[in-house]
Amino acid sequence: MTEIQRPGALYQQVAAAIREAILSGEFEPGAPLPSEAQLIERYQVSRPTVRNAVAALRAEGLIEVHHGKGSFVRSDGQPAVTIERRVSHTRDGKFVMPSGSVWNEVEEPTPYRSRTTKGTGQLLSLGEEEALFTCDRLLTDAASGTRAMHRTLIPFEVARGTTLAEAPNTPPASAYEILTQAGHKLWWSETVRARMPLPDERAALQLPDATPVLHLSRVTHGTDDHPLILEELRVGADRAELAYRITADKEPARRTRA
Amino acid sequence: MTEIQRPGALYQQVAAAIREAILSGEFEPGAPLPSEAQLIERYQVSRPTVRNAVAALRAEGLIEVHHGKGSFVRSDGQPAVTIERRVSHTRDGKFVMPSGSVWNEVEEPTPYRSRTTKGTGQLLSLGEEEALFTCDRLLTDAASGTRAMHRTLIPFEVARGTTLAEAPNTPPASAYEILTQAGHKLWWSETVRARMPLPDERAALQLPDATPVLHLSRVTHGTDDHPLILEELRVGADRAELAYRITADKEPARRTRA
DNA sequence: TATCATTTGTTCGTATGTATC
DNA sequence: CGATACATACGAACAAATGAT
Repeated sequence: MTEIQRPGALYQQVAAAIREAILSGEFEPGAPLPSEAQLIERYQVSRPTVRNAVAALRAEGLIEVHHGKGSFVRSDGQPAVTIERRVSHTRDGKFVMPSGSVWNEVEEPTPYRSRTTKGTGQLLSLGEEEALFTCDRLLTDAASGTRAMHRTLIPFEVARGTTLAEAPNTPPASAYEILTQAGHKLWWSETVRARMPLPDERAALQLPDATPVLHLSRVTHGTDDHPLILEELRVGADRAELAYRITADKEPARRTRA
Repeated sequence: MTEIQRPGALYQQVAAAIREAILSGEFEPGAPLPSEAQLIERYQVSRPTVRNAVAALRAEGLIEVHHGKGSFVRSDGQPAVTIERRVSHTRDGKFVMPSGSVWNEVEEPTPYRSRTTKGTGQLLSLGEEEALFTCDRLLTDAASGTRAMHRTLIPFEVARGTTLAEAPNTPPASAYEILTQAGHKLWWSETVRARMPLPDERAALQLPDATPVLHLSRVTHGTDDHPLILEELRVGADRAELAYRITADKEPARRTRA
């Protein structure tokens, strides 16, 4: 029996005690925690209090709970996949997506039509409700089983006159090629955000509790700096990390927007 | 009174109903939700069930709960600050951190000595328990109030023979300059991860519930591609996003590590 | 295959504490 | 100060998932 005599709510004291026990090594990563009944006995509190404490550690991402099995210390291991965010091209002008070969498409992508929202419209320098070719891909990394969702958004105006209008499910690297052959000199900007997943994202990406998603938005710009394509990538932050390579610019830095 | 007659746990049904009400616009961003007592009346369920439903929406990040006041719909607005991750330098060789002027140091940074861990050692190509100069900075964005934690880690070996050994609290841009004058041609690599904050991080960054943190690790490399400095930046993902600029490389892409 | 013990999930009830207005 | 609202805590019962018998 461990003594509980500290400030704060009782369940917080229990949570702190369990947290210390984990960090001190009493419960190693992957190992099961005592059952609720045992924690009740050990700390002499009621079941709701124990469950509250467990819920707190769960929201913290420190433990993982499985119905009918028990609670387990989550291993804080390195991410299984590092996603390099860069674009390369070979001498003959073909583009190569970084680590493209690692990802497999779970099912054949089905292109559809949609319209810009406030967020996507802003990134594409368009208003709301503008017509788009859209294509969703559910990707998996064969080695680690990591899942990711990829979406390609191409404005009608951009696709018009190219083969993109007939085949909106063209993979990004090929789309870059098509735009380059159309006379564009491409560059890309990417914004990274993290947030808690929506319920359907949690299901699709098979995410455990208390796992944020990394949300990338890549905008392909053409010669006149006009946005051409928007790609979105969503991946669970528990298995994946992003990597960027940076070199010094010649120009002075721009200001952050307020 | 709204009907609740769907599959799944009762509290999940209630959560789904509230979620729909929010997304349909019945409760606008910032507006208060009905009180627990009202939700009990509205959905004809017990208090634990309502609290369970509210807890689910909270973990989802959809609502915000204030003790004694009520629950409020969280606004899914754009992040207050966009942090540009690039390095620029002027003609005279001085480095400029992007959006560096926006951040203010809350208190004077106090450098101290520490040692590499498994994670930091790997990024610096060092073993564990190697000696480091360390400097923590708590930053705030004056316009939005956003907070961030910045840490600079410099191996003893790198600092030796430079002014960095005497002044380990040298800001990064100046450190780059010092290393450049020491003959290094610098480039940087950056990895981005997201996770739930530790309890002390939540307090320091003043984060609301269900808010992940973006965790950046920037490694400064010298001429021989050897790691020189490791910087870590932690910022709440509710207020901040990261921005990168990408141009096509000439070389083929490297493989993702398994 | 079927049954059972164990463990977590869900739901009710009730009482009291504490922050806000 | 009182009224309202959320937070904490206890007790009890049954449901559902899991793994072993």
